[in-house]
Amino acid sequence: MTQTDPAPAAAPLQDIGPIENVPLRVQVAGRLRAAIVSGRLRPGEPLVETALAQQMNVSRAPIREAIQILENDGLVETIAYKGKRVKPLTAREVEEIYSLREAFEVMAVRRIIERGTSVAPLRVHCDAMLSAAKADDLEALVAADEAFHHTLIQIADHELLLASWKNLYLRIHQIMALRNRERPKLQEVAGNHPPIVDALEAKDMDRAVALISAHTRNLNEIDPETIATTP
Amino acid sequence: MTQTDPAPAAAPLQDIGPIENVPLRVQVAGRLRAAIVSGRLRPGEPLVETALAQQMNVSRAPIREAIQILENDGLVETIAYKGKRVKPLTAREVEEIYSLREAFEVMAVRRIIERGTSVAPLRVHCDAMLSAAKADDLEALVAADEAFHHTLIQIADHELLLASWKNLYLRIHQIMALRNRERPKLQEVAGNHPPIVDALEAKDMDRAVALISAHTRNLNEIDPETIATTP
DNA sequence: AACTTATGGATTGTCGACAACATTCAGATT
DNA sequence: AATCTGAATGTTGTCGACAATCCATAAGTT
Repeated sequence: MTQTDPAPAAAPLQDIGPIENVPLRVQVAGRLRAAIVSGRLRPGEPLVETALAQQMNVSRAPIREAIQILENDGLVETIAYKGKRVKPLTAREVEEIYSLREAFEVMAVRRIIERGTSVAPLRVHCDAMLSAAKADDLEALVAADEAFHHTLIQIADHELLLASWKNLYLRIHQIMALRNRERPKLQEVAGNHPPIVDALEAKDMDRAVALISAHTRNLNEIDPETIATTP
Repeated sequence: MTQTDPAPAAAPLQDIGPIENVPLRVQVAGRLRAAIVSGRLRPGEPLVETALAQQMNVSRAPIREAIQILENDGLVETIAYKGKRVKPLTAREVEEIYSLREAFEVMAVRRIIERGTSVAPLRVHCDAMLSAAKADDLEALVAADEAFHHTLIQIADHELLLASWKNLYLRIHQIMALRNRERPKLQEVAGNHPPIVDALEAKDMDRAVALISAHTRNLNEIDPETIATTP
């Protein structure tokens, strides 16, 4: 037990934090989840346990458990003795996902106003979106947009709501990655958000709810038709 | 394809239905879930895989997968290398569960009115509740109440909402089983529901939303303090 | 030719055993 | 007496192998 082995991570000596022992199933689930929500694993694609086990050089057990995690995320479905596959996305499902998201964000808005929560954290992301729009940086805008909505849910101070929203947003990620989108008008998207914060600050419940509803509903309208699957 | 005149659906031999091959994990999960939501397995109670495997005479694999299912239901939590246990219920969590349920039911009400869905199925359960109240049958009243709300979500025609509501209602079952409730006034509980149906039929959005909110909120108020856990 | 019956391949379902890890408690050392 | 060291225990994590099931294809029979 000598300490002489060369540092495998990178650190010379400082920042010696706790080494994390992440179970394989979590690593596997993370990789698969990333592949699915990024669209690299398309809906309908079969997930074969043995093949994945060989590919990742682990046994089938962690793969099975990882797939089960994704199943609970709603990203994968199992057909007994047939196989598991990335859950196909129907137009109806997309609509349901966005409409539930709308309900979540409305609920957050109501709580924020009712409880008098400070909305200062939202301003930061508004600014980030505006400058991203100015720089014509779509990626940065999308990131700031997600951060905005994530923060909105967070300051509503409702853990269950936050967990549900995060889970739902996984599939929204997937949908966004799969749809062949026309590049949106960045200025417009960015400009949508400050009025929401204004209404929140003014504690104008009706206006805030109307704005957030319209905003999330807009997103869905861009995206009418079914997303292609590979069965 | 002309032979075999009699419809195979209307089988002459009754009782001979498809034999279902339910995976062990599902059976195990069902049993454990029933034990948890009925309060027989109290919050904080550890779930040891090997012990359960012996008790149910199966190997650890299905037990593991079953517990993972319950984890996704939000009924069980894992502490790494320590064990898994029935998730303790805090007062905050109870409140969050009921408030999310309120949001779900409000969303259902909105959809039902917006889409002009027939609310006739709800009347049946209203009647069942009223007669259960007359007969002073608490159990029947609770069952009819759940059927009412279940139907409310169902006719909203939103599969994702229905699935989320069902999942949430599991924990509501657990909460109801655990709290030492004073026997509610049956007549009052039963009487709360017909006005909701009336408002739905009249397409009076504000009244319907107000009534369903008040109703679900009432339930939570009965139940203020933390539920005892067994750590 | 049409229909029924084997057979093979692929995939998930289940099992028992071993390894890794953290906690606890006994024992030795200062 | 207090503190560190080390083994013992209990739990989850991981593995490889076998069984059960379904599907498609081919063979055999009428």
